[in-house]
Amino acid sequence: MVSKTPDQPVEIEIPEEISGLRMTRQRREVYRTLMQQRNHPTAIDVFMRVKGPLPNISLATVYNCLEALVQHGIIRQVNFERESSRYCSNLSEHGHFHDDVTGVIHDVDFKPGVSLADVLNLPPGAVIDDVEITLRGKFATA
Amino acid sequence: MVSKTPDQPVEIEIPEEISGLRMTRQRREVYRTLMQQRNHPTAIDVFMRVKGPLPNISLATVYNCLEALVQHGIIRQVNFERESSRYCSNLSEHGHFHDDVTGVIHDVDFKPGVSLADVLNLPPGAVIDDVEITLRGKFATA
DNA sequence: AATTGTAATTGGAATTATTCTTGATATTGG
DNA sequence: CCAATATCAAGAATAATTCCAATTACAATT
Repeated sequence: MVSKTPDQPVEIEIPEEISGLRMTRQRREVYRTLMQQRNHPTAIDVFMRVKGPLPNISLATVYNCLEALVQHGIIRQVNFERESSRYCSNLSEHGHFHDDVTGVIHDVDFKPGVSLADVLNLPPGAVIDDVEITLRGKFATA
Repeated sequence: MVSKTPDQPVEIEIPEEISGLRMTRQRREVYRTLMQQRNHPTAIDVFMRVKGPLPNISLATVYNCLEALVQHGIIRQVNFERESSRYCSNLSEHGHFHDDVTGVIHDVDFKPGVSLADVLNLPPGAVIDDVEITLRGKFATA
Protein backbone atom coordinates (compact mmCIF):
# COMPACT_ATOMS: atom_id res chain seq x y z
CA MET A 1 0.00 0.00 0.00
CA VAL A 2 1.07 3.56 -0.51
CA SER A 3 1.77 5.37 2.72
CA LYS A 4 0.71 8.98 2.59
CA THR A 5 3.75 10.47 4.20
CA PRO A 6 3.53 14.24 4.44
CA ASP A 7 5.67 16.07 1.85
CA GLN A 8 5.25 13.15 -0.50
CA PRO A 9 3.21 13.66 -3.67
CA VAL A 10 -0.31 13.04 -2.46
CA GLU A 11 -3.13 12.32 -4.91
CA ILE A 12 -3.94 15.64 -6.47
CA GLU A 13 -7.60 16.59 -6.56
CA ILE A 14 -8.73 17.38 -10.08
CA PRO A 15 -12.16 18.89 -10.71
CA GLU A 16 -14.85 17.48 -12.99
CA GLU A 17 -14.07 20.03 -15.64
CA ILE A 18 -11.20 22.39 -16.49
CA SER A 19 -11.56 25.31 -18.89
CA GLY A 20 -14.58 23.69 -20.46
CA LEU A 21 -12.92 20.30 -20.89
CA ARG A 22 -14.65 17.45 -19.16
CA MET A 23 -12.20 15.43 -17.10
CA THR A 24 -12.57 11.79 -17.95
CA ARG A 25 -10.67 9.16 -16.03
CA GLN A 26 -7.97 9.09 -18.71
CA ARG A 27 -7.60 12.83 -19.01
CA ARG A 28 -7.51 13.13 -15.28
CA GLU A 29 -4.62 10.69 -14.94
CA VAL A 30 -2.72 12.23 -17.82
CA TYR A 31 -3.11 15.64 -16.29
CA ARG A 32 -2.24 14.38 -12.82
CA THR A 33 0.95 12.89 -14.22
CA LEU A 34 1.96 16.21 -15.68
CA MET A 35 1.20 17.99 -12.44
CA GLN A 36 3.40 15.61 -10.51
CA GLN A 37 6.15 14.91 -13.01
CA ARG A 38 7.53 18.31 -13.83
CA ASN A 39 10.44 17.10 -15.95
CA HIS A 40 8.73 17.60 -19.32
CA PRO A 41 7.82 14.02 -20.16
CA THR A 42 7.13 12.81 -23.68
CA ALA A 43 3.86 11.17 -24.67
CA ILE A 44 5.50 7.79 -24.13
CA ASP A 45 6.74 8.78 -20.67
CA VAL A 46 3.21 9.79 -19.77
CA PHE A 47 1.83 6.60 -21.30
CA MET A 48 4.11 4.40 -19.20
CA ARG A 49 3.31 6.27 -16.05
CA VAL A 50 -0.43 6.35 -16.57
CA LYS A 51 -0.45 2.63 -17.19
CA GLY A 52 -0.11 2.29 -13.42
CA PRO A 53 -3.57 3.54 -12.51
CA LEU A 54 -5.07 2.71 -15.93
CA PRO A 55 -3.43 -0.45 -17.27
CA ASN A 56 -5.67 -0.59 -20.33
CA ILE A 57 -5.10 2.91 -21.60
CA SER A 58 -3.76 3.11 -25.12
CA LEU A 59 -1.03 5.33 -26.45
CA ALA A 60 -3.52 6.86 -28.87
CA THR A 61 -5.66 7.88 -25.94
CA VAL A 62 -2.69 9.48 -24.25
CA TYR A 63 -2.08 11.46 -27.41
CA ASN A 64 -5.76 12.39 -27.55
CA CYS A 65 -5.79 13.50 -23.95
CA LEU A 66 -2.61 15.51 -24.33
CA GLU A 67 -4.01 17.19 -27.41
CA ALA A 68 -7.29 18.00 -25.68
CA LEU A 69 -5.43 19.45 -22.71
CA VAL A 70 -3.19 21.51 -24.97
CA GLN A 71 -6.14 22.76 -27.04
CA HIS A 72 -7.86 23.94 -23.90
CA GLY A 73 -4.76 25.71 -22.66
CA ILE A 74 -4.47 23.45 -19.64
CA ILE A 75 -0.96 22.26 -20.44
CA ARG A 76 1.75 23.30 -22.85
CA GLN A 77 3.46 21.35 -25.58
CA VAL A 78 7.18 21.92 -25.88
CA ASN A 79 9.33 20.99 -28.85
CA PHE A 80 13.08 20.69 -29.13
CA GLU A 81 14.28 20.51 -32.68
CA ARG A 82 12.52 17.50 -34.13
CA GLU A 83 12.54 15.38 -31.00
CA SER A 84 9.34 13.97 -29.57
CA SER A 85 7.09 16.61 -28.14
CA ARG A 86 7.23 17.15 -24.42
CA TYR A 87 4.46 18.38 -22.19
CA CYS A 88 4.40 20.57 -19.15
CA SER A 89 1.78 21.91 -16.80
CA ASN A 90 3.68 25.10 -16.01
CA LEU A 91 1.50 27.69 -17.67
CA SER A 92 3.45 30.78 -16.72
CA GLU A 93 5.33 32.23 -19.68
CA HIS A 94 8.74 30.68 -19.68
CA GLY A 95 11.40 29.30 -21.94
CA HIS A 96 13.39 26.09 -21.76
CA PHE A 97 17.04 25.32 -21.39
CA HIS A 98 18.06 21.91 -22.63
CA ASP A 99 21.22 20.58 -21.01
CA ASP A 100 22.95 18.74 -23.83
CA VAL A 101 25.01 16.68 -21.43
CA THR A 102 22.29 15.27 -19.21
CA GLY A 103 19.27 15.86 -21.41
CA VAL A 104 17.54 17.57 -18.52
CA ILE A 105 15.23 20.43 -19.38
CA HIS A 106 15.11 23.45 -17.10
CA ASP A 107 12.38 26.04 -17.09
CA VAL A 108 13.72 29.52 -17.66
CA ASP A 109 11.65 32.42 -16.43
CA PHE A 110 11.57 35.86 -17.89
CA LYS A 111 12.96 38.63 -15.81
CA PRO A 112 10.09 40.70 -14.52
CA GLY A 113 9.14 43.73 -16.53
CA VAL A 114 10.76 42.85 -19.84
CA SER A 115 8.69 42.52 -22.96
CA LEU A 116 9.64 40.91 -26.22
CA ALA A 117 9.34 44.19 -28.04
CA ASP A 118 12.22 45.50 -25.90
CA VAL A 119 14.46 42.82 -27.27
CA LEU A 120 13.33 42.07 -30.79
CA ASN A 121 12.68 44.16 -33.86
CA LEU A 122 9.25 42.73 -34.49
CA PRO A 123 7.79 43.25 -37.94
CA PRO A 124 5.52 46.30 -37.74
CA GLY A 125 1.93 45.31 -37.05
CA ALA A 126 2.78 41.81 -35.89
CA VAL A 127 0.51 40.51 -33.14
CA ILE A 128 2.23 37.74 -31.23
CA ASP A 129 0.01 34.89 -30.09
CA ASP A 130 2.68 32.53 -28.93
CA VAL A 131 6.35 32.67 -28.04
CA GLU A 132 8.77 29.82 -27.83
CA ILE A 133 12.25 30.29 -26.49
CA THR A 134 14.49 27.28 -26.36
CA LEU A 135 18.12 27.23 -25.39
CA ARG A 136 20.69 24.49 -25.68
CA GLY A 137 23.93 24.25 -23.87
CA LYS A 138 25.66 22.84 -20.87
CA PHE A 139 26.71 23.78 -17.39
CA ALA A 140 30.16 25.21 -16.86
CA THR A 141 32.35 22.64 -15.14
CA ALA A 142 32.99 24.38 -11.84
CA MET B 1 21.19 31.20 -72.32
CA VAL B 2 20.68 33.11 -69.16
CA SER B 3 20.91 36.86 -69.55
CA LYS B 4 22.78 38.38 -66.67
CA THR B 5 20.56 41.39 -66.09
CA PRO B 6 21.86 43.55 -63.26
CA ASP B 7 19.84 43.32 -60.02
CA GLN B 8 18.54 39.91 -61.01
CA PRO B 9 19.71 36.85 -59.06
CA VAL B 10 22.93 36.08 -60.86
CA GLU B 11 24.62 32.72 -60.47
CA ILE B 12 26.28 32.93 -57.12
CA GLU B 13 29.92 31.96 -57.04
CA ILE B 14 30.51 29.29 -54.45
CA PRO B 15 34.06 28.29 -53.54
CA GLU B 16 35.50 24.79 -53.64
CA GLU B 17 35.22 24.48 -49.91
CA ILE B 18 33.36 26.24 -47.11
CA SER B 19 34.29 25.88 -43.44
CA GLY B 20 36.09 22.67 -44.19
CA LEU B 21 33.22 21.18 -46.18
CA ARG B 22 34.06 20.26 -49.72
CA MET B 23 31.49 21.66 -52.13
CA THR B 24 30.25 18.95 -54.42
CA ARG B 25 27.91 19.73 -57.26
CA GLN B 26 24.90 18.73 -55.13
CA ARG B 27 25.96 20.65 -52.05
CA ARG B 28 26.73 23.64 -54.16
CA GLU B 29 23.27 23.70 -55.71
CA VAL B 30 21.56 23.10 -52.39
CA TYR B 31 23.51 25.93 -50.87
CA ARG B 32 22.94 28.19 -53.84
CA THR B 33 19.21 27.59 -53.53
CA LEU B 34 19.26 28.65 -49.92
CA MET B 35 21.27 31.75 -50.75
CA GLN B 36 18.76 32.78 -53.38
CA GLN B 37 15.52 31.58 -51.86
CA ARG B 38 15.39 33.34 -48.52
CA ASN B 39 11.90 32.23 -47.57
CA HIS B 40 12.91 29.31 -45.38
CA PRO B 41 12.24 26.40 -47.71
CA THR B 42 11.70 22.85 -46.50
CA ALA B 43 13.84 19.95 -47.71
CA ILE B 44 11.20 19.19 -50.33
CA ASP B 45 11.14 22.78 -51.52
CA VAL B 46 14.89 22.63 -51.96
CA PHE B 47 14.62 19.25 -53.63
CA MET B 48 12.14 20.53 -56.22
CA ARG B 49 14.19 23.58 -56.92
CA VAL B 50 17.50 21.78 -57.21
CA LYS B 51 15.98 19.32 -59.65
CA GLY B 52 16.29 22.11 -62.22
CA PRO B 53 20.07 22.11 -62.46
CA LEU B 54 20.45 18.51 -61.21
CA PRO B 55 17.48 16.48 -62.46
CA ASN B 56 18.83 13.22 -61.03
CA ILE B 57 19.42 14.37 -57.49
CA SER B 58 17.65 12.31 -54.88
CA LEU B 59 15.75 13.53 -51.86
CA ALA B 60 18.12 11.61 -49.62
CA THR B 61 20.99 13.58 -51.08
CA VAL B 62 19.20 16.83 -50.40
CA TYR B 63 18.78 15.75 -46.79
CA ASN B 64 22.44 14.72 -46.66
CA CYS B 65 23.58 18.02 -48.11
CA LEU B 66 21.40 20.03 -45.78
CA GLU B 67 22.69 18.09 -42.81
CA ALA B 68 26.31 18.55 -43.88
CA LEU B 69 25.78 22.27 -44.35
CA VAL B 70 24.08 22.55 -40.97
CA GLN B 71 26.82 20.54 -39.24
CA HIS B 72 29.43 22.86 -40.63
CA GLY B 73 27.56 25.95 -39.55
CA ILE B 74 27.02 27.10 -43.11
CA ILE B 75 23.25 27.21 -42.88
CA ARG B 76 20.71 27.02 -40.11
CA GLN B 77 17.89 24.59 -39.54
CA VAL B 78 14.68 26.12 -38.24
CA ASN B 79 11.82 24.23 -36.67
CA PHE B 80 8.27 25.29 -36.00
CA GLU B 81 6.43 22.99 -33.69
CA ARG B 82 6.57 19.62 -35.38
CA GLU B 83 6.34 20.86 -38.92
CA SER B 84 8.95 19.95 -41.50
CA SER B 85 12.29 21.54 -40.84
CA ARG B 86 13.11 24.65 -42.74
CA TYR B 87 16.50 25.94 -43.72
CA CYS B 88 18.01 29.35 -44.02
CA SER B 89 21.35 30.81 -44.95
CA ASN B 90 21.00 33.86 -42.73
CA LEU B 91 23.62 33.18 -40.10
CA SER B 92 23.21 36.29 -38.03
CA GLU B 93 21.49 35.60 -34.74
CA HIS B 94 17.82 36.08 -35.28
CA GLY B 95 14.45 34.66 -34.42
CA HIS B 96 11.48 33.84 -36.59
CA PHE B 97 7.95 35.09 -36.75
CA HIS B 98 5.48 32.72 -38.33
CA ASP B 99 2.43 34.43 -39.78
CA ASP B 100 -0.37 31.99 -39.07
CA VAL B 101 -2.56 33.49 -41.77
CA THR B 102 -0.20 33.35 -44.72
CA GLY B 103 2.33 30.86 -43.45
CA VAL B 104 5.11 33.27 -44.29
CA ILE B 105 8.12 33.29 -42.00
CA HIS B 106 9.81 36.58 -41.19
CA ASP B 107 13.26 36.92 -39.76
CA VAL B 108 13.26 38.87 -36.54
CA ASP B 109 16.46 40.57 -35.49
CA PHE B 110 17.55 41.30 -31.98
CA LYS B 111 17.72 44.90 -30.96
CA PRO B 112 21.34 45.90 -30.76
CA GLY B 113 22.98 45.66 -27.39
CA VAL B 114 20.58 43.31 -25.65
CA SER B 115 21.73 39.98 -24.35
CA LEU B 116 19.67 37.01 -23.32
CA ALA B 117 20.82 37.30 -19.76
CA ASP B 118 19.10 40.69 -19.60
CA VAL B 119 15.81 39.06 -20.34
CA LEU B 120 15.91 35.58 -18.89
CA ASN B 121 16.74 34.16 -15.49
CA LEU B 122 19.19 31.61 -16.82
CA PRO B 123 20.08 28.73 -14.52
CA PRO B 124 23.34 29.66 -12.78
CA GLY B 125 26.34 28.28 -14.64
CA ALA B 126 24.45 27.61 -17.84
CA VAL B 127 26.50 28.11 -20.99
CA ILE B 128 24.25 28.72 -23.95
CA ASP B 129 25.37 27.22 -27.23
CA ASP B 130 22.26 27.82 -29.24
CA VAL B 131 19.17 29.96 -28.99
CA GLU B 132 15.94 29.51 -30.82
CA ILE B 133 13.21 32.10 -30.65
CA THR B 134 10.07 31.42 -32.58
CA LEU B 135 6.93 33.51 -32.58
CA ARG B 136 3.51 32.79 -33.98
CA GLY B 137 0.83 35.28 -34.70
CA LYS B 138 -0.70 37.45 -37.34
CA PHE B 139 -0.64 40.97 -38.64
CA ALA B 140 -3.11 43.46 -37.26
CA THR B 141 -5.75 44.20 -39.89
CA ALA B 142 -5.10 47.90 -40.44
C1' DA C 1 45.92 8.11 -68.32
C1' DA C 2 45.13 4.03 -65.19
C1' DT C 3 44.83 2.74 -60.22
C1' DT C 4 43.38 2.99 -55.78
C1' DG C 5 41.26 4.64 -51.73
C1' DT C 6 37.88 7.61 -49.83
C1' DA C 7 33.83 10.18 -49.81
C1' DA C 8 29.38 11.20 -51.88
C1' DT C 9 25.20 9.91 -54.13
C1' DT C 10 21.16 7.08 -55.23
C1' DG C 11 16.95 4.62 -54.63
C1' DG C 12 14.49 2.20 -51.83
C1' DA C 13 13.52 0.21 -47.45
C1' DA C 14 13.08 1.21 -42.62
C1' DT C 15 12.07 4.00 -38.69
C1' DT C 16 9.76 7.21 -35.65
C1' DA C 17 6.40 10.04 -33.89
C1' DT C 18 2.01 11.02 -34.54
C1' DT C 19 -2.67 10.92 -36.55
C1' DC C 20 -6.55 8.60 -38.40
C1' DT C 21 -10.26 5.17 -38.61
C1' DT C 22 -13.59 2.19 -36.94
C1' DG C 23 -16.21 -0.07 -33.81
C1' DA C 24 -17.07 -0.45 -28.97
C1' DT C 25 -18.11 2.09 -24.43
C1' DA C 26 -19.28 5.45 -21.56
C1' DT C 27 -21.77 9.68 -20.32
C1' DT C 28 -25.29 13.20 -20.40
C1' DG C 29 -29.67 15.42 -21.39
C1' DG C 30 -34.49 14.68 -22.06
C1' DC D 1 -34.43 4.53 -19.20
C1' DC D 2 -33.10 5.80 -24.06
C1' DA D 3 -31.17 8.41 -27.56
C1' DA D 4 -27.56 11.48 -28.78
C1' DT D 5 -23.05 12.57 -28.14
C1' DA D 6 -18.45 12.16 -26.65
C1' DT D 7 -14.68 9.28 -25.62
C1' DC D 8 -11.79 5.31 -25.93
C1' DA D 9 -8.95 1.25 -27.75
C1' DA D 10 -6.54 -1.06 -31.19
C1' DG D 11 -4.39 -1.13 -35.00
C1' DA D 12 -3.66 0.81 -39.65
C1' DA D 13 -1.97 4.75 -42.00
C1' DT D 14 0.85 8.82 -42.75
C1' DA D 15 4.66 12.14 -43.10
C1' DA D 16 9.17 13.38 -42.39
C1' DT D 17 13.37 11.75 -41.97
C1' DT D 18 17.11 8.36 -41.63
C1' DC D 19 19.40 4.23 -42.82
C1' DC D 20 21.54 0.96 -45.96
C1' DA D 21 23.81 -1.30 -49.71
C1' DA D 22 25.30 -0.64 -54.19
C1' DT D 23 27.06 2.47 -57.41
C1' DT D 24 29.51 6.56 -58.79
C1' DA D 25 32.55 10.51 -58.48
C1' DC D 26 36.70 12.51 -56.99
C1' DA D 27 41.61 13.15 -55.66
C1' DA D 28 46.03 11.71 -55.18
C1' DT D 29 49.55 8.94 -56.87
C1' DT D 30 51.96 6.67 -60.06
